Amino acid sequence: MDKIPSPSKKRLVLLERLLSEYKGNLITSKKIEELSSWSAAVIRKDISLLGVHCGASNGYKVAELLQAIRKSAGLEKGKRKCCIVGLGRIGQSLLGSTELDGTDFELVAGFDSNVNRTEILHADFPLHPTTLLEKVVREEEIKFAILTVSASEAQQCAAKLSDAGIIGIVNYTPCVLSVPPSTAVENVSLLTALETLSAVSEQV
Amino acid sequence: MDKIPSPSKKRLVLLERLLSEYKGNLITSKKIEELSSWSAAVIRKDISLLGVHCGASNGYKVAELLQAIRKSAGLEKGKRKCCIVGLGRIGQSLLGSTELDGTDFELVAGFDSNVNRTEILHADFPLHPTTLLEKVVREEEIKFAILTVSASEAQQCAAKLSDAGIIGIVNYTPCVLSVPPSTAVENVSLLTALETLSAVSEQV
DNA sequence: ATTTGTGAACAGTTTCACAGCG
DNA sequence: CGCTGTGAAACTGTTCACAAAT
Repeated sequence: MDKIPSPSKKRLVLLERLLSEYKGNLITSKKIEELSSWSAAVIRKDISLLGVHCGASNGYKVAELLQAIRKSAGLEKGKRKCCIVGLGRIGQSLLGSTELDGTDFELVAGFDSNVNRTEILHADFPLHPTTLLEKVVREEEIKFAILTVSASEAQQCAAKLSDAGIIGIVNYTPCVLSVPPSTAVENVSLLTALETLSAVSEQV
Repeated sequence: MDKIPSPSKKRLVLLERLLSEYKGNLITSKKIEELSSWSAAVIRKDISLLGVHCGASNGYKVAELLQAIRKSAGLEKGKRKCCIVGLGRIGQSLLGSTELDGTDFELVAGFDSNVNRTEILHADFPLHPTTLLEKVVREEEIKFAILTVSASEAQQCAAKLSDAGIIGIVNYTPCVLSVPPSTAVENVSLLTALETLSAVSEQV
């Protein structure tokens, strides 16, 4: 609960997803091993770090385990506000996405430096010119940003976002972002992902 | 070159991107620290693992460094074939994407279990029903897959892909995939990314 | 003088092995 | 008796500090 290592946190978040789709009241670490690519040992250790004791000789109680992970991951604190920065091809496709429906994350604003776009496009939340980014993020206390601008604007936007109090950036650009430690970045660009796969699977 | 730890490999791949946009013949580890979020020490260590000596008292020779990383990451081995599995909203948006233009990755096939889609949609490469997945992947020796199917099909497709010889999956679904160690997975789903950010930035 | 390159110390993670519990 | 839960061991990765290089 207090000081869980970051690799464990990441796995626990994925475990939450896995469990939320699992049909059954009980699950063993062995069964989780089968459904994921983690070892039973790592799973037991991760769960033990939560500090709850929801396991027994027949496995973990799924409901209690889910509850514990959600609490530890800071889900369950109500909706978490997100914004989209950059309304090009990828950004537009996210405007209409239902991927966050029913989750703890909520899109509350979109930004683009091209005022045409912010005026023409429509979404369930307001679209602003990028000049208002810092103001809106601060006022609305938005904590997460989805960065879908062009490579040339990426670093500059990332800096603005950190300054405005954003704690997490989902980076759809293939750029390496330089941000202070108070801001976390997840790189999800297709090209970055493919290159990473290529590098780690090189069996030289 | 031989046995580079995987975190170093991932950073080197990102460094390659950073350097390829850098204007200048020389760059110091201090400068890279500024442009990224890594320490100068970690950067020097990563580079030293490449086994080349392209640095001097005034910094690294950018061109030589780029060359060395590309070689080590297995880029430079000619085009790497990729396929898209799932032609729903995300898959379709990738069909028209220019993100891989000019890179070492090349889309050579698309798959969907809905034959309507494979017939109606158009791309610069052939679209097949998912029943042909294993056959086409094997024959064309496709090594990377972009998984954009629905959550309910994800695990089943991932298993087929591993069987067919795929070594890397870019996973756009929020599912945890169970694959053998011969297949690497990069999770790039928006929801997974946001949950990960939420978990790691919890300052409990 | 400044920066690389690197062994060695340190820190963080994973694995192991088994005591304890239902 | 099988499975969790967990210290301790083994391993992996990062930081440090300084010798070598130009």
